[in-house]
Amino acid sequence: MAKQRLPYTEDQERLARYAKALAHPARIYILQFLERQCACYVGNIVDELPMAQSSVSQHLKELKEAGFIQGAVDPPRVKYCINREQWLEAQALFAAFFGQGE
Amino acid sequence: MAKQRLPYTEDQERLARYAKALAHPARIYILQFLERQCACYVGNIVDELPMAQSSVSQHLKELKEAGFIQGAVDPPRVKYCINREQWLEAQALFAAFFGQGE
DNA sequence: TAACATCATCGTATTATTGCGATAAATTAA
DNA sequence: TTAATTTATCGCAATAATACGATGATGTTA
Repeated sequence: MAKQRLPYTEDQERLARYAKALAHPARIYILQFLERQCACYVGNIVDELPMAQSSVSQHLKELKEAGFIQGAVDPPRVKYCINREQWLEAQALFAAFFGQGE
Repeated sequence: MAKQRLPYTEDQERLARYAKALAHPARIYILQFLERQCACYVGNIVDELPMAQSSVSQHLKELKEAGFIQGAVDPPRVKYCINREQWLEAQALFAAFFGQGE
């Protein structure tokens, strides 16, 4: 039996990680917003979402840790934008995943 | 301010829902396995994964509830396969999402 | 300096996820 | 009928996710 196999492949782990970052509509919204705006401040995002500033900050942190976005301090504000390199990697992983069947 | 806006669009909700179903490497594995095998029994999947039968059953339940797979009783076993229609919908949602930037 | 603006982090509460063993349900085989 | 096989569900424990208000950190403006 294969029970003592190494758990999962690197790609499976990474895909699951990206998927988890996308597993909340607020984070989907933020990423789509950043796609349109190219870059924007935290306050702009807070104004758009139906939740507290601290909650938005938490979602931004998760997107950053997943690699989807990156922040740059622009005192007294923080400007966020898509991390294009990681975005493309995620895109490729999802495309490969969904491309298997067809 | 836009704080009293309807939370999220239908597509954002659905994409987040699909993403959540993909947010665990075991579920990625199961879907890829089903893609290769076309259809198989629960026991075949249990043999492949490093977790208890009850845990695998739980993951199958989540994939089924998300719409990715469907089961058919074939006594005394249950045969699972990809739900092609929903798979294609998820594929389209992810493609549209990642296609926005490029 | 003092007040303000912006954002991150802390502490907390609630709920969801993950995994397990045990058990139930359903069917088949002896 | 009894035993065996297969899968789902239950109950539990541990951990993670979600959201909030309060506070902290940092830099700006008055």
